[in-house]
Amino acid sequence: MANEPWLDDDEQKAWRNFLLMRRTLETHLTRHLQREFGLSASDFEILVNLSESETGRMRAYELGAATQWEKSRMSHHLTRMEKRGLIRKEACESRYPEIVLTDEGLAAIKACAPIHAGRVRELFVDVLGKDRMVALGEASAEVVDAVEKHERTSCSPEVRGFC
Amino acid sequence: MANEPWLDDDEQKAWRNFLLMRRTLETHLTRHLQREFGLSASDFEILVNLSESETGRMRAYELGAATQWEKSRMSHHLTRMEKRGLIRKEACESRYPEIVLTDEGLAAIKACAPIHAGRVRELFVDVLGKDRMVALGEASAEVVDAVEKHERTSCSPEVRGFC
DNA sequence: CCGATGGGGTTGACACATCAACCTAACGAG
DNA sequence: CTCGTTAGGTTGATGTGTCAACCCCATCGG
Repeated sequence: MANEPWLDDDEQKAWRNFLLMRRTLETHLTRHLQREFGLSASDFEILVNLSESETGRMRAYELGAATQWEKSRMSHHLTRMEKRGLIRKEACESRYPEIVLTDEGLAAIKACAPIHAGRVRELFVDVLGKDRMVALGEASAEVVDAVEKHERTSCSPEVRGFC
Repeated sequence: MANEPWLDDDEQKAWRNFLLMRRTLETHLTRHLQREFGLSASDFEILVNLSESETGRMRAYELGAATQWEKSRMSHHLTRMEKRGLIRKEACESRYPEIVLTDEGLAAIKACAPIHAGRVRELFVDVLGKDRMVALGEASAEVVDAVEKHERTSCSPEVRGFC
């Protein structure tokens, strides 16, 4: 019906393969995480960040910086995770609560992380091989830079309505 | 706290760059689509598929095959899109309704697709350059194959509970 | 001292995705 | 014919993400 070639054939093909790949891969990984360990991808991301910190405790905004989530998403998700016993919000001297990893949360991440990492190695690292993997990492960084530059220039301040 | 190196440094770096890239890129693209045209990424995907068909009408399961969505997601989303006038479900001789692109839906996709494609070109195609883009497309296909093979072997039939 | 500003965080409403359960018609084997 | 099975589709409950509005306190210019 709409027969304009919005991208040319090579571009189409690469772009759509990329989209399909990331969806296939992420669907696969998160489904396993969910079924085997009852953790969503979001849960996993928070637990990874907390478990990699020295003390297992971080402020919400640190987690926000690490994950790039919006603060409201963070707030919602942390309250859900607290309800499930994976983390705890703990008051401390500085006005804002600290997010601390509970024993249960630590056990969960320790149980699932090696298995998850194994899948990433099998389906991503090993399939690409070292060279292509490194190249993809660098290319990814360039794309991120381009997006960030584009965001700063084309829609710098408060853009509402359209850009 | 948890100090096992689940992936080695190079692997970590490449994998996390990749995750960051795909999130940054997709967040950027979908946010613009939403703000400028009131379309979600899901809306866009359906509209693209319909508009690329000869007649602008497809069965739900064809859309499912094209998008890889679960059927319930498809059903929910199509009813929402119908409510907004982007598509219409039309009874036909074969037991199942056809999904048809409305004039409004066609206008929406024609308006936003070139702009969206321009952003993809600017932030993905041009940043990578032809060679790396083609290579990424091929690598993506390999990853998809690996995941599909893995799905067939390691959790073949109806796997519930765990795998 | 006061009011404006801004950062960190919460909340509510809504859009969306996923899962399980269900409905219906078309089969295919007995 | 009939009874299971399967494919296409719908539904409802629940978990999740996003937006806009708000709260609180710290800070800073006047």
